[in-house]
Amino acid sequence: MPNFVTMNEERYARIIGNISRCTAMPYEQQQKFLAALEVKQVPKKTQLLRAGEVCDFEAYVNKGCIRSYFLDEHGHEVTLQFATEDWWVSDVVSMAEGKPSRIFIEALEDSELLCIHRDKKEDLYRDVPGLERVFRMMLQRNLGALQDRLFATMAWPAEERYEAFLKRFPQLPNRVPQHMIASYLGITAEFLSKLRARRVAK
Amino acid sequence: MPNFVTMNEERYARIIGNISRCTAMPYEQQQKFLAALEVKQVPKKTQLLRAGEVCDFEAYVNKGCIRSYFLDEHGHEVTLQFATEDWWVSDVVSMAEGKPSRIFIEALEDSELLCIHRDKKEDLYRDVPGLERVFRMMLQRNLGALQDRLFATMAWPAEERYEAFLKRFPQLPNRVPQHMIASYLGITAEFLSKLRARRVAK
DNA sequence: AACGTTCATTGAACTAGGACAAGAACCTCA
DNA sequence: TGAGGTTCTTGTCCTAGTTCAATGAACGTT
Repeated sequence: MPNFVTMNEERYARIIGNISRCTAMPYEQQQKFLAALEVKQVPKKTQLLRAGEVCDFEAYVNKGCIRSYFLDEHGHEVTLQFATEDWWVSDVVSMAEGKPSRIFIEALEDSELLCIHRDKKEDLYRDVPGLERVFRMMLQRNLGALQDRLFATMAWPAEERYEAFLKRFPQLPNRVPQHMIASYLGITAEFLSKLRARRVAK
Repeated sequence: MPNFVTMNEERYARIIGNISRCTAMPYEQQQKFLAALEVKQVPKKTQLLRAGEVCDFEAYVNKGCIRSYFLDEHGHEVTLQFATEDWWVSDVVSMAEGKPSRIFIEALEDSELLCIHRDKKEDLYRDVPGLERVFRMMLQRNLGALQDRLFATMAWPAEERYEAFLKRFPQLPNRVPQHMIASYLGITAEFLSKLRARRVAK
């Protein structure tokens, strides 16, 4: 399978690898795709999206760590996703349908993103026919992961969810604060702390 | 927008309406799509998919009611979806990647389904270019709904989840047993019964 | 060096929801 | 008609996880 990259090799190598797993793409289509991306350097704590706004981007994380989360009526955070290198982050529904989003997206570290903007997305689908398939497959994987998570949330006790989280994302606890992991697991920061104490005791 | 249907009008009218919301489709493509569908009549209690099997269909519900669910380690059911008229049901990940499924799919009523089979799906994507878009949009909506549900499950108490369920699917309680609704809400059948008693008291 | 801020831990009191058991009200099918 | 499976309810006891403090550690910032 051919895998040409130009336009600053090291910056685009990762994302080309990422989309090539879905479909082979001729050179000039690849270039059109890369040309549509905006490289964005964002410092830690940047808010990329706030609830109520329409999401106007899909961002591929080249470097750094991004988090998306909801806010419940008591102001408590529910973390939806941690996106590190090679992940995509966005509110796809808001982006696709132009509806106001319910989620927040923020940088947990200084990050480098490759962004597709809302107003270029339809043109891209037209000019790069393979892209429709790429995004369909991304959505499929996403859906599967979310289904597994819903199932775990409903059927497993907190401790097993935490074990599974550590196994699947062993490096994340070094990069993100613990109370955010708690909010990803659907428990309070205090209770996660107690869980951990119990684990060490055993 | 043209909206031609042949091949037995009343049977295919609904599904054409369903996919036409995503993309306009020339007549001969529409016919290719309809020709690929298998009409399937299934009696109540038919198991369409069991965990461990690879899902080989995507089914559009023309009439009836289908349920998909997981089984946890204690043998308790967790309902993922109720699909009534005009909904799609499948395990898209298993279907797309050929992996064994973790979900069960069964008919709750005598139902009429329009099925796309796994071995015809790739051909369809090639012969009916608009279809990639249709399924991408279906996945998007699906993902949005699942996100909302995960959020509700994590952030709302059972009673509010039940209220929201009744508001969104007012007709379902007449069609499906209550303990399945409980397993959709992530609570026990007993507790749902107590919730209802409490509601009536007020 | 000193400051506010964010983070993690621990404990005590509390509650939403589960497990179990028993009975009542049903369908359904012979 | 009756028998046996579902389905729904109600009560009692129990536990996983929350809430609300209070305390310290770690950190950025000036």
